[in-house]
Formats: sequence, structure tokens, C-alpha cells
Amino acid sequence: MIRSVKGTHDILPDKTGLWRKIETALHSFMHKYDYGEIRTPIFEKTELFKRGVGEETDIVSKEMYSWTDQGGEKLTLKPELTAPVVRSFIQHNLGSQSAVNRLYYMDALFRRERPQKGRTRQFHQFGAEVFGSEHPEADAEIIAISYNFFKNLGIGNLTLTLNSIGSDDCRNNYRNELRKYLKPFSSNLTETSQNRFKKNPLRILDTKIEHEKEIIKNAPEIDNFLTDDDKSHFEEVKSLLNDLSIPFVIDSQMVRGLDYYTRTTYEITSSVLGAQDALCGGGRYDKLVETLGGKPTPAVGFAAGIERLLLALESKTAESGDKVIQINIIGLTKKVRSKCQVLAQELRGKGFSVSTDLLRRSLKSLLREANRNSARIAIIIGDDDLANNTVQVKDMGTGEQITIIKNTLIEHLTDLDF
RNA sequence: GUGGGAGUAGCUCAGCUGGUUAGAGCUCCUGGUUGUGGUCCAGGUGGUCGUGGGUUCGAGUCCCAUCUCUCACCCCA
Repeated sequence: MIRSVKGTHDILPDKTGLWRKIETALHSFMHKYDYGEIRTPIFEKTELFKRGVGEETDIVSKEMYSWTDQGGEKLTLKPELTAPVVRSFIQHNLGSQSAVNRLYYMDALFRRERPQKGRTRQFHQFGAEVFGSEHPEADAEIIAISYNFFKNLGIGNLTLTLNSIGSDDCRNNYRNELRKYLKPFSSNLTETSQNRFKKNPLRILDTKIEHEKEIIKNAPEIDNFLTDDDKSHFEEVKSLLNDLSIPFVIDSQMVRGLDYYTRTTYEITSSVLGAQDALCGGGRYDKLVETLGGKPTPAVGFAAGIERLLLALESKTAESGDKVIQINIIGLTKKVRSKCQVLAQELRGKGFSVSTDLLRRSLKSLLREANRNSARIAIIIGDDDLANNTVQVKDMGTGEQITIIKNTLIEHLTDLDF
């Protein structure tokens, strides 16, 4: 048997309804914030992610699905969405068409990680990006969008964790100070931390190893290195969030795994999720457009995992929102089979949801099925009906059955007001 | 990439220390008198016991390998 690839999943009809419900909610939610949808190709040049996300990140260094095509071009299935959106933003010169660009998306991503709860190799994210504003209002808008979306869906136990990692200058100074502090402990650090020490010491702050956490405790904190501008920016973001009644906690050691962030970074977690508890992550990336070859453009955005959202939703009672079949048409004899199909098509044309039999089964079986489908109405057609130009309309709730002249059927069904 | 747990019917699982034709419940299908569902009753479909080796007279059961699922590390959404 050929199975789906490890870490990928089929979404069957009993679940697709829930997916569509979330998709619909997202579209209408984002339009309220005046965001436009953007869709980028499922694969990009590998170079984009190396430059955009950072060559030293785990995502780029060991998780990408990359290959060389027949023309020798190095390509990669999207492992994240900000870099492609930025690429598109630059390519189409969106920045010169309007001062601010608000974009949102929903897409499939691919990372070759070991699957576990809340983590698959093909997964889906939605997110939003604002280009063109360096002001705290943009940060607050992005954070508010993600927080309010989860809140509106009724997801409980939300925690918004906030930090500012400062602008470039600030981070360079901090990086040096951090190295100075860590140097004496160097021999006590794990191998990965020693590598990070050289390439990106900030990531060591994120360690999960107990004895390293001890070392980190007394490490210099980034807040002390923020420039005055960084500080006032961060203060304004916090004050805006307070005004918007969005609760948050500050974690000055939260470091995000992608290299492009500057200033504001944040994460929204929910305790119902298990170890992979991040519903959403994001922040400001004022240098990325420039890094990828565009004009310097400040930007801020977030991305959220749909599978995780679904997990969080499942711990509540989630309903698919799909409509059930409302009418089952049952033909009793060979003579009326084609009539059933014709009638079904006619009723669907009038907006009804109709199911017919494909197995030439018995009346008993078909009523059983109508019952199982929660059909409101069964329409039964026999030879007599064919002769008299009538149909039998059975109400599956009450069991009552009446004979209706076929010409008046639609009127009758409409009056029932499903 | 590392570690723990698990793989028997579509689903949830049983199968004791290796011993005949591998079981249950649910689902699904068909019937319970000529054309009427939900409950009930009866019957039926469906399994190369994840896969490949090995030990043995004999393996779902023991050993090895491998794959997959799952949880955690890691990483992140």
C-alpha cells in the first residue's frame, strides 16, 4: 500500500468543513482590518530563504525540501511565508504604489522535522504583513489582529509574550556584551550553544538545558542596550496594547528563531496545545526588504499555524458547519430511476441539497440512509406516482407522508422553510 | 537528528506462559412477508496480525532488522 508521506495528512470530508469555516472566518476578519490577500508560488529559489530567513537558522540549514531541477536551478518548497511575500512586494514594486501595504495570506508550508503533536512536515499557516510603517501603531495592529482572531474563535488560555530585541546597532552591541559574559562559561556550554556562540549568541538565551538556564540567569539583558528610539518605540507599543485591552507579558529573553526580526517580537501561546504551544509568532523586520534587494522599508507581521489552531479548537466543541443533505430522493422501480435523477437536478437548481441512490437499493435501505444523513425530507416515487404525476413527500422528523402533485412540489418544499 | 510508547477488520480493542480454520463491539451491507426509516432481531462483507528475515515440528505471540504512527527532546506556527 502506498501511504501518504511521513508527516503529511489527508483531510477527509468530516474535517474539511471545519477548515473551510476557519478559512471563511479569516477572510472576513482580515477584510475588516482592510488587508488584501496575497498568494505566492508553492516553491521559490533556494537563495531567497538563505538570504531572507538566515543561513544559520535550523529551518534553512536542515529542514528545507530542496532540489535542483532539470535546468540546474536550485529550488525549495516554501518553509515560511514572510520571505516570499517580501520578494513579491519588491518584485511588483508595491511600495511605490502606496505608502502602506497591508497583506494577508493562508498557505501550505514544508519543513522536514520529526513529526509530533502540533508539528507536521506539510503544515498550514495564515498570517499578515504590513509594509511601510515604522510606527508602533503598525506593531500594535498586527498584534491585535492575531490576538483578537484567536479570542473571537473562543480559544482560551491565551498568553501573549512580548519583547523588543532592538534595532541593528543595539543588537550588535548586545551580541558583543553577551559573548563577553558567556566566554568564561564556554567550556560548560553544549556543542550547539558553542556553535551559536560564534554565529548567533542570542539564540543561546532560548536554551532549554537546565544548567545553561542557570548561566543565562545573570546574563546581561537586552533592554539595557536598547537605544532611546528603540525604548520609546517599545513603550508606545505596550501602551497601545494596554489601550486596546490586550494583555501581555514581557519576556526579555524570548528570541525568535528567524534571523530577520528587529525591535518588536511576540508569540501567542495556548496551554491547551502541549509541547508545541505556539499558536502564532511574529514581529518587526525593518531590514528584510533591504536585505532582499528592495528599497529600505519597515515592516511587521505574524504567522499562525492552522493545525495548532484546530487542536486548540478541538478542546472546545467544534462543529463542522457543513450542511447536511436535506432531501433524499427514493425511486421504487426501474421505470422511475431516470425521473429521480431529473427531479434531483431540478431541485438542486432551486437551491435544495439533494441526494439520490446510486446502488439501486431497497426502500428500507434508502430510508435508513436518509435517516442516517439526517435528511429532513424523503421524496418517494413509485409507478403510481409516475402515472398520476405525483410524488410522495415524507417528513423524516414526524414520519408523516403526503401525496403532492409534482407541479406544486417546489412550492410545497419552499413553504416548509428548512 | 536523539529518546520513550505503540502497530491485530473501516474504527476502538481482546488474543494467558508460542499449539488447530484469528475474535468482540461499533460501522457497513442484506433480510425480518407483497412499497416505508430511527429501536430491536438475524445473517453477511471485511484481516497476507505494519513489512522483511530468523529461531521452532509449529509464531499474532520469541529474536533481529526495517517502516509507520505517537509523545517528548530539539525547533517552531
